[in-house]
Amino acid sequence: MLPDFNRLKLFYHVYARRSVAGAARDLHVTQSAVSQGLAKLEEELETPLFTRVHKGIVPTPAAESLFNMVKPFVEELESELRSFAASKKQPWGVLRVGSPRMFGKIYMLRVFASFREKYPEVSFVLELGGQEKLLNMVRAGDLDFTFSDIFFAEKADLSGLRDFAVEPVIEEEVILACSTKYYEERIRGDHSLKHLLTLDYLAFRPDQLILRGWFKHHFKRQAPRLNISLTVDNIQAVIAAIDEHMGLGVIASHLAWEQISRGDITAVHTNKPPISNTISLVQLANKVPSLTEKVFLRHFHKSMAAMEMHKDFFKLWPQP
DNA sequence: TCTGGTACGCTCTACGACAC
DNA sequence: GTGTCGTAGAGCGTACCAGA
Repeated sequence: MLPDFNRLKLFYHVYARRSVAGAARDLHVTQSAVSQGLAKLEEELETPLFTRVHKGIVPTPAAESLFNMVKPFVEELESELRSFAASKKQPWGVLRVGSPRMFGKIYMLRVFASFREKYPEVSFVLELGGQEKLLNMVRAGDLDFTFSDIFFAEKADLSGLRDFAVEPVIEEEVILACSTKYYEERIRGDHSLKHLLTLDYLAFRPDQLILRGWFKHHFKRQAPRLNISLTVDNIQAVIAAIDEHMGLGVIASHLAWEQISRGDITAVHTNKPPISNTISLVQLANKVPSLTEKVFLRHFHKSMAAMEMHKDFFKLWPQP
């Protein structure tokens, strides 16, 4: 069985100081307490650790062996505990963050990089994935928080969000878009439902939830069967397929801001305002955020606000 | 929840050994 | 003789646990 840790700590100081009295001073206890504790450790280990000589103690080979075992552990523990104290004064440690794939690739890496320029003691673990996976990881304590794309939230089962504090961060504009070439050849300004239903579509996932949501929002009705030219499982592939003139896809406009700005991609508008989608910060409801988390989230808001080229494509929620 | 027994760790004190 | 270092034992406070 493992000896009492307090006695191992006591032994560590006695060995390091080669003195019972010295260890007692280090540990702020009486010399007698150290002497007795040492004797009990020797009794537990059934091995003498020191030879008592006049005005001192001499470690036995067993003591040297034990010290070599205990030393790295004690020193690492002391170092980690000092880091705990330091983390209360400035950001430090590993921050584990979840994010939707595209959002993470485009924005989070930039935010991480600029944060590390200011706080090199902080490193990151970035988990990219879908809402359900990321929320489960937050719930299990595997992520400190996640950014969650609660797309068409009214369709999703939100009962699982009870355990979380959800704070809107970004409002993004969701558009139906195609390449300008496809638009000029196939659409030519005819945005009627009848005409749109004759075109080719790029589905994000087989359930076509986002595409159907777009039709429901703009035409107040479910779209009948769409002509799906491609089904993929990520928005990046939808944008790539748009670039290849394969048809129309529903995307967040800021994710294709370069192509839209250059005129390579064109949005299909109706007389209804565009759909807006909220990306939220999600963390456990009762969690007390660390200093590192607080400073990072302030930095995140500042960094996002500073991304000038994206400002026409999403709205940043005010920081609470 | 309260109470009493037990174990443990601590301080206090006494004491031995020995160098200066 | 004094100071320093160590051990031993008594007594006290506290934590823990079982039982009422």
